[in-house]
Amino acid sequence: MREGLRMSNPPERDYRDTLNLPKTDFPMKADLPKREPDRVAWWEERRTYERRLERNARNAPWILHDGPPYANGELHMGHFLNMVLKDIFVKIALIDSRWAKFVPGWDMHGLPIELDTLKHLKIKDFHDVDPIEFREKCKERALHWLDRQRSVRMRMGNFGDWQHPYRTIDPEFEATIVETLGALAAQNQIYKGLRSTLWCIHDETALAEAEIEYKPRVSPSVTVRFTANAAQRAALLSVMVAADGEGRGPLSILIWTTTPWTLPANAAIALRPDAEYGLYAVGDEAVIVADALAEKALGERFAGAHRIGGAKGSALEGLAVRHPFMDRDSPIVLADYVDMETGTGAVHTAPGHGADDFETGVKYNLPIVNPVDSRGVFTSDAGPYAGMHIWKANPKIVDDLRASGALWDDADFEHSYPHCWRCHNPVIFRATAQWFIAMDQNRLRARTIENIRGVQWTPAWGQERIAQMLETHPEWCISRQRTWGTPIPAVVCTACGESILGPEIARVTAGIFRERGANAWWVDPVERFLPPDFACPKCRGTSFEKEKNIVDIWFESGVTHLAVLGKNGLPWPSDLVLEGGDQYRGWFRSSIVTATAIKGAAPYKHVVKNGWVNDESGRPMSKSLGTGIDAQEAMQKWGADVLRLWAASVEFVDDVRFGPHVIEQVSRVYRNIRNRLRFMVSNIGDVAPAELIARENMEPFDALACEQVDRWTVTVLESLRDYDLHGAYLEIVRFEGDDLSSFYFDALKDRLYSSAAGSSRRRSAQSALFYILQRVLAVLAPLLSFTAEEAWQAVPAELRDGDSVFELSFESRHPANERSAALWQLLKELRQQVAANESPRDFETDAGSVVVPASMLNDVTALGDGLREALVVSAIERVSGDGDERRVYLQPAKGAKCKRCWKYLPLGSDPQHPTLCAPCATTVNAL
RNA sequence: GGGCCAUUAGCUCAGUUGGUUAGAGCGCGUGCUUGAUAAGCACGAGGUCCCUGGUUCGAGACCAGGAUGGCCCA
Repeated sequence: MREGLRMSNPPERDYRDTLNLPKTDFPMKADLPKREPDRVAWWEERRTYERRLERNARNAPWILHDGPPYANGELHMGHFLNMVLKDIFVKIALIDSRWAKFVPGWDMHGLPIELDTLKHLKIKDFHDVDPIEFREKCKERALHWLDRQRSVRMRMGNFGDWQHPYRTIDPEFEATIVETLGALAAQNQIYKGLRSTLWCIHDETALAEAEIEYKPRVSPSVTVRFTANAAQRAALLSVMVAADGEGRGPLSILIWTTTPWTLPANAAIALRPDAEYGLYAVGDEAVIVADALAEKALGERFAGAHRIGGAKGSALEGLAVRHPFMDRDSPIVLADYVDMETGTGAVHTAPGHGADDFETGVKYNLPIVNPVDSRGVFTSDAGPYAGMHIWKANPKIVDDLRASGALWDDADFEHSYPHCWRCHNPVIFRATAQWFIAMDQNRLRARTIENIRGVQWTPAWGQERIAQMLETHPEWCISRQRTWGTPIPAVVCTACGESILGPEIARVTAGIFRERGANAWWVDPVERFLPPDFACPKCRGTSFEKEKNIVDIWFESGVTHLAVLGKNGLPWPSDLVLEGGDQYRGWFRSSIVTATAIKGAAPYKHVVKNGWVNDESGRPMSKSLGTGIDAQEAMQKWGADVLRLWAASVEFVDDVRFGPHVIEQVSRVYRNIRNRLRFMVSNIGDVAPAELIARENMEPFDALACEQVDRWTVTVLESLRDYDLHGAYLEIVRFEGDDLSSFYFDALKDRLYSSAAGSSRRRSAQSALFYILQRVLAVLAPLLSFTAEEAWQAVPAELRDGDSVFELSFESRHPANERSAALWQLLKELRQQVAANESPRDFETDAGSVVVPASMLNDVTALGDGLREALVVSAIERVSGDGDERRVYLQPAKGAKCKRCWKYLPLGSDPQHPTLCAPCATTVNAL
């Protein structure tokens, strides 16, 4: 039957091959992990970045100064986010025609690399290695990680001077460090002093606060009697009890500590001046504790206790009790930091073993007892415990206290305790001689805070945050007792023992380092580092020894702005720095302190902080939990561009989440963007440059679309220049979806496909598409660098102005006008009304009407056929109406569907093509 | 324990100075298209705006307290 039917009605001609359907090599499937590495090489070969820099060289520089990542270990997603954001902002400036030279850098010295190297070499103790040999090994190790990280950073698609990064181990850099120390010394800004410092007894070095991590630890918690002798007892009673308290047995102050090993160093008991202390009779003894804590501190025995007297802490100042096992008194002192939350309200004070304690010790002129050596072993100052390791002494001390009757109570106590960030062992406070930056000398702290006010901070609260850091933090300890670093060029007078760190020695040393690197400090005799005729300023001695301290790596990274900026065309200060929030206490701080001291100004104009990368449930990513993801791994799996889009899809200033589900979502957005690029590219493949139509000669609808892109570019650029990447992302997704894909592109298909290939109507559409493509690619290139370049390369070479997408610029030679925006908006609304009609198929709309405000009627009329196109209908019957509204009546779908263009029109005007409308017949006949 | 930050739809996020029925993209559902086709278009269903109080004619927004999570510090 069907066969017979077909015989009698010959098959209708299929006109598909007479249409101009999209054509391109730009694949729908991205295959990013496979394709991207080739593109990295392609950019390198063509020197794409360098060439654009050269082109921009006449314009003002815009410099993002790289905070150096640490050359140790693989880069994780936190690094990825930070580094890609940097790259995006550099590229925005680049396409904005600024001289945006990016010099990447690495932090190469420091304890973590030492430890990694020791592990690598299977060496237990760094004392066993020759320093020069060891330093060579550390250098190899650091360079290994630098190479590795550099290749990953390049794989991200990041632009920069990868062949000439700055490195803190470069002789020039080491010289800068030493020169800076000299300059600070010249200002009297550095001193050597005894300080209670965080000390790692495993690594045998002082640690910066930034090198500490807090972890839970179980410590012995003891409450100890410090008992008064007869005279002391009488004095205490006279203050605390109105009536005579004779005959009531021994009287003690109870102190509480979680570090029994610091008891040999006890020098005082601190009370809070404004707190009320009670004298409690318990059995046949009396004890003093803060009233607020009495119940907690006395425990079970509180029930049977009677309060027989009391006094404010301030009233007890200057009185004393006996140390429980050392042969000395422990005087009562006052301190505001004594809290009423834990313990007894009477704080065991050991100035050699705590920062607060140290301050109190200085204030009351207490002996700074430090009976612990660098390895954590008690010295002879520790009385009965000399020679014991502190952790072993802990239980012994508790046992002894129990035996002597001084122990009131003991228990295990879990608390958060500082640990060394690298070896993960618990650290201690230990008073040692260290070099410090004097924060209050020359008003350095105050001037730094003033400079902070002049910097722009994103988010804004960052300013308060860093100011707080500076206000509340103690002096900056810059010396470390390790090997892998830049030496502090200090010498010790062998005659009088004076430590000397002067500008002259620093100058000589810097000269030597600049030529031969810092190894010279270990190789050369001390005389080489001294200026001629140098004598000890204190005793005029002429014999010296080199000190063995190296400088804190936070100091090294704190002078990157001096080592890198202000030379090679790079201005000082930088326009932008961008790091994670941990750098408020790290690099943001160290940089502005050195800059204030040396230059008197902030080293950056704008500081942007990026958030932490957590996993999909909002928990920190952790290698040990298996939730940590390497940047390299992620790029192999999803491709750099999808991850770059992720960076824009989240609010990077806040903490962000990362994981497979989040990426799956971003991938879909990526595919949308990619397909829209593909649509444009695939429809302009047959245009010759001479056929491009200028804006003023375009179809009005096309010109109108171009104007929207111009306006959109301005909006997006505002966001981008504000570093509001996420805002730009939203704007990109919205515009591409709302204005381009579902409206303009959809409306344009009829003209692109069915009008004659070389007709001016079609060339107009193509010219608009090409213009839009360039504008969109200019905005996308910083973000989706790989995809933007790929799309640009799929455009016929004759059309392209430059070789690379990075030769495009943000243009604004067509200023936007609001009237055009209103017209565009109206068209979109009308289109929506049509699409919402009962018969939603393209061109098929039944008789109906849409409403045009009278005020817009002229604009709409001026569009000519553009109105019909925008509504995607077959024809528009007439325009009429009155008052404020005019109705545009749509053609009833009474014609037949043209076999070629699908519009509903009268068919068969050309007998040769009975199934075609008149325009299509003409077009086909002309082929 | 202290300081700071975050909390709006399943997910990622918008929500100007307090002002109608709280929005978008992705996902989901339904339909269309099969000439952007491992695409495109239309429509739709999803919300105790973390909780509790308070200020106000009116609170997602402002204030206080709390919860959860994060960063930094002790």
